[in-house]
Amino acid sequence: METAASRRIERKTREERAAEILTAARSIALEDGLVAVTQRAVAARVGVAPALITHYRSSMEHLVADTFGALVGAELRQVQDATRSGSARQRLQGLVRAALDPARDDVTAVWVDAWSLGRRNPALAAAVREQADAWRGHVEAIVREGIRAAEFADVDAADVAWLLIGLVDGLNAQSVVHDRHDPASAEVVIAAIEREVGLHGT
Amino acid sequence: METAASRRIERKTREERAAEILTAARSIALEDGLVAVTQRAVAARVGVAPALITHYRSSMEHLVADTFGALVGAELRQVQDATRSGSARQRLQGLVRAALDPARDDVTAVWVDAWSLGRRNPALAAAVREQADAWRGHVEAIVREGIRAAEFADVDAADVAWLLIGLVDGLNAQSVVHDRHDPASAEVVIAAIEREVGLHGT
DNA sequence: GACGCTGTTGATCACCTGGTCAACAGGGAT
DNA sequence: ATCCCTGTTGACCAGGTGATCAACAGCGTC
Repeated sequence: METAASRRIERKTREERAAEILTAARSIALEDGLVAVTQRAVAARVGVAPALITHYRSSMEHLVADTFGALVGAELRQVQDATRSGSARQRLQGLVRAALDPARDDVTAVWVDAWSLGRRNPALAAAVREQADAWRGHVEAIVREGIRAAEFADVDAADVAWLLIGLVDGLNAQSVVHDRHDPASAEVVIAAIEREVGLHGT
Repeated sequence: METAASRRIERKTREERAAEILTAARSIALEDGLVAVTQRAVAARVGVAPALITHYRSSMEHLVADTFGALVGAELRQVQDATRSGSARQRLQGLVRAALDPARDDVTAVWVDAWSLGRRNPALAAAVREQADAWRGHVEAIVREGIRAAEFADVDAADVAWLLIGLVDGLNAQSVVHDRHDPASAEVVIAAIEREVGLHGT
């Protein structure tokens, strides 16, 4: 007696459900921030009882951390793909423009929430460290290549990467609350970084 | 029949209590972040019934915003005092060192929480904008003076200020979770900013 | 010394959070 | 067709959040 309206309980494999939960958590995080990734919110989006979420991930702390890692990891891979070709200078420019793109606001909000929540969620803090390092490593690799190709001056790649990441994070953080989104801002950052790697002699 | 142990209710003037509440809120924010500034937490620290907090500020949203404003405003004034004398270059150096000082971690945590909470608390968001602008204005004034005194090159003071604030905020945010606190980091930032204002050829 | 203004309280509400656990039920294996 | 493994549920719990309101009680005023 299964009418179309009757709620049929779909029973899925462990892997399917786990993936479904993570996907729901990700979209919630993008829409309302990492703070909104709550047991009940995720359950509601999946269309499932709240208890099931706990059953799969045992701890919300970890689900939040996993959500952050998946989200930011995917973002980094995407930026890496977009800045794969061209000179080191071009790749750096592309990276800065992508990182400061207002379209990325949702991910920025996730970062900001992660910094805040990370102080009370060790698993999340670890994920933040991991992703920050990955980003920094990517920038550092580009700078290093620019130096190797004699495109940049012989600067400290680690320092430049660290400056660039700090700059992008700081400016994005401001934009969450402030929205100063004029497109010129990316160019100002690019000019500063290029000065940093020895392009534009003063 | 008032023994020393009996809890005598101290009745204070409206101004006294208001100040007391704000002070308690500030110290809680410094210790456990802006997220911990809760009706009950503040009431407990003041030694008063939770309802009294609401009675004074009507809305927690505003108390949190006021706490942020008071805290960060005081910090700025303190930094302003510390960087009042000397050449523009020296003042900029002092500002960066003060801003990146690990001893300031507690205030950094407050900033990070404010960015996160600000998305759901309009009053706080306004306070964040206000304080960010004040900081930026201070840096801009120093840069402008350096330009006027022909100490710096004729750069765009607003752009430099914006870069510096972004840099400091971003690096501090990282440090909340990451703690990369090596003292050399401030020097790297200083070098970059000095390059930005036309000191250090190349 | 009694009065009354106003600072203060306790009880209570509605709502949210994460987590636990016995019991239910889909659907593949037999 | 039946069994039973296991995904799934509902009913809870303890704890936290902001907010409201009638009632209480200092303490200055008269």
